[in-house]
Amino acid sequence: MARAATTSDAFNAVAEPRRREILNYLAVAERPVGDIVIALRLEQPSVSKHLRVLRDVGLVHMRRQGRRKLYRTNAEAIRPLHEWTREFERFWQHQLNQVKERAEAKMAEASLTKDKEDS
Amino acid sequence: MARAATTSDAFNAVAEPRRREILNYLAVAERPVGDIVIALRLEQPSVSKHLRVLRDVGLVHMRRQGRRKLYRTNAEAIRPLHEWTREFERFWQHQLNQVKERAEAKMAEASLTKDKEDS
DNA sequence: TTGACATATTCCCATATAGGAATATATAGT
DNA sequence: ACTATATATTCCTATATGGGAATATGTCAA
Repeated sequence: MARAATTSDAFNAVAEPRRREILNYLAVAERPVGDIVIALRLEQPSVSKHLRVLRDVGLVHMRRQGRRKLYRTNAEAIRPLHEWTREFERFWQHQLNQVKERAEAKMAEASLTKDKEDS
Repeated sequence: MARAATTSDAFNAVAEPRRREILNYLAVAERPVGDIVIALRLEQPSVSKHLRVLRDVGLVHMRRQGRRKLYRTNAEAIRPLHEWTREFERFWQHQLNQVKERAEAKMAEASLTKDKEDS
């Protein structure tokens, strides 16, 4: 089996750095494709293809305006990723505490050693 | 160009559902490979290969214990994903407010219409 | 209709899988 | 040394890219 399609879910879709840039750019306001091309310095077909992937997983919405198409990020679709990563928050806080405690223990030990030397 | 390697960064590594399951499993406590095989019902070579990817991007740590290898999730490496998704939090809250406001406006309108009908 | 503009799709290719099967490596115990 | 256990790697294959170039589609304007 090959790797899952980029359109299989949001996790696969955002694995591509350019798509993350596009999502960042389109989060603030809706923009036509041409603006993305200019702002991110990508080829137009490349942008269209990335937008297609993002649309397929619901990460962006689109509406027509004359001959342009206005895209915007659908932040709601990023929420599942946020929730999944959030599960690990308490663990990295715990890890940081351990690092801190080990550092403090080391300081205390060094201090004791120094006291011995001094005496 | 093909898709970026799964080992290129954490985003690509966690795009694979099985690897996310492994990270969830190894977040609580360190475990030998065999435990993962049993708990997640995967083939042993498959688990080893996924662990290799996760190690390459620093998402798991490993230490030897006799003939076993104990793996654990390095939550700290998931933090960048959390931070990136967090950027969108205010947007989806904003979107939810808009949905709510539209719903409320509709309710108010329906109420007015009903008043007209009643009169 | 014709032309210009905006966006999407198709074709081609090099690359990277993920899974299955088989095999290799490493370590403990006798 | 030999065996059993635990884990990693290699080989194979079908599949899915992402970029570039060329082309197609859709829409406005005169």
